Amino acid sequence: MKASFVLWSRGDFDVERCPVREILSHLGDKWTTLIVIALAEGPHRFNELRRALPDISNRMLTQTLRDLQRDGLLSRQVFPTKPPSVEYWLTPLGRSRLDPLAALVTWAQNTHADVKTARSKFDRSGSVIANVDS
Amino acid sequence: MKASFVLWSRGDFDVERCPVREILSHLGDKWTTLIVIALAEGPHRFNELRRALPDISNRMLTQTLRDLQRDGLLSRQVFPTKPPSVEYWLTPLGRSRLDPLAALVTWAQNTHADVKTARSKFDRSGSVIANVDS
DNA sequence: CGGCATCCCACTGGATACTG
DNA sequence: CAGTATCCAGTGGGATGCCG
Repeated sequence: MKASFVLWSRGDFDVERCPVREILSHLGDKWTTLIVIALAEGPHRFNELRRALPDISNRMLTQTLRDLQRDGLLSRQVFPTKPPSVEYWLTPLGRSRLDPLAALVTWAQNTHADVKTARSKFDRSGSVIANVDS
Repeated sequence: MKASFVLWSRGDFDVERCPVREILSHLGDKWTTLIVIALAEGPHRFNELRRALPDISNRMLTQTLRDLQRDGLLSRQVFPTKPPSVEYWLTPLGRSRLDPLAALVTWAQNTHADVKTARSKFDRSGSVIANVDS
């Protein structure tokens, strides 16, 4: 199968408003995707997410959640209990991102071994750049 | 359909050697994915790629290409002509990444409008943070 | 508990100039 | 043509502390 990509380099192209770059920059956000996946199983509260992502900072969790909400991928609801609690969950739009994401994750897991092999082979053969004593 | 993700937060987990984070960090590389897509149609030479990606810097193209080669996603061959020419093309492994990628790109294009709508709605309603004069 | 504000450092990656 | 080397700015994002 040959997936045809009509992106840039196909005549008309504006670097800025390119949906593909848009999405790629978000995927590269380091946290965006992980949060979406974390919410795949169901709604979660702020601190639940924080525990799910052991090494995320407070700042980044807040910010990424707001960005995702802004893009309509997740919803947020505040329960005025004491102390207050807030729930986040994926919207239909957000859930629709799970499938392509799952494909990618699956690919990553399937090919992980191959990549590791290729990598060590590459390192052993060519680049003897390291190990130069001073 | 419920794509089950067994990633972190599932008992055993080492933040570092997590294949998913691996791949995500590469996707976020800003150039990696674009280069892979650019090579989808077939082999390309260094400067051809540079023209295909209008705003990539010399440095980044070189570096990203080497990383991709290192991971076994693409091959490189030098033709000792004068002046020399070098060709890059996807390996089977590299081509195998195209399918999940295509799914994601398709998703991005399909939902782009929705996201834009959600975004402007979000901006209009809540955050009246801007427009504060001094 | 669920944030927001501030500070600050590390790294990403762009520009430029030089080589085989 | 196909890179490499160096320099440097911008910013992503961590740590910390405060507030409703």
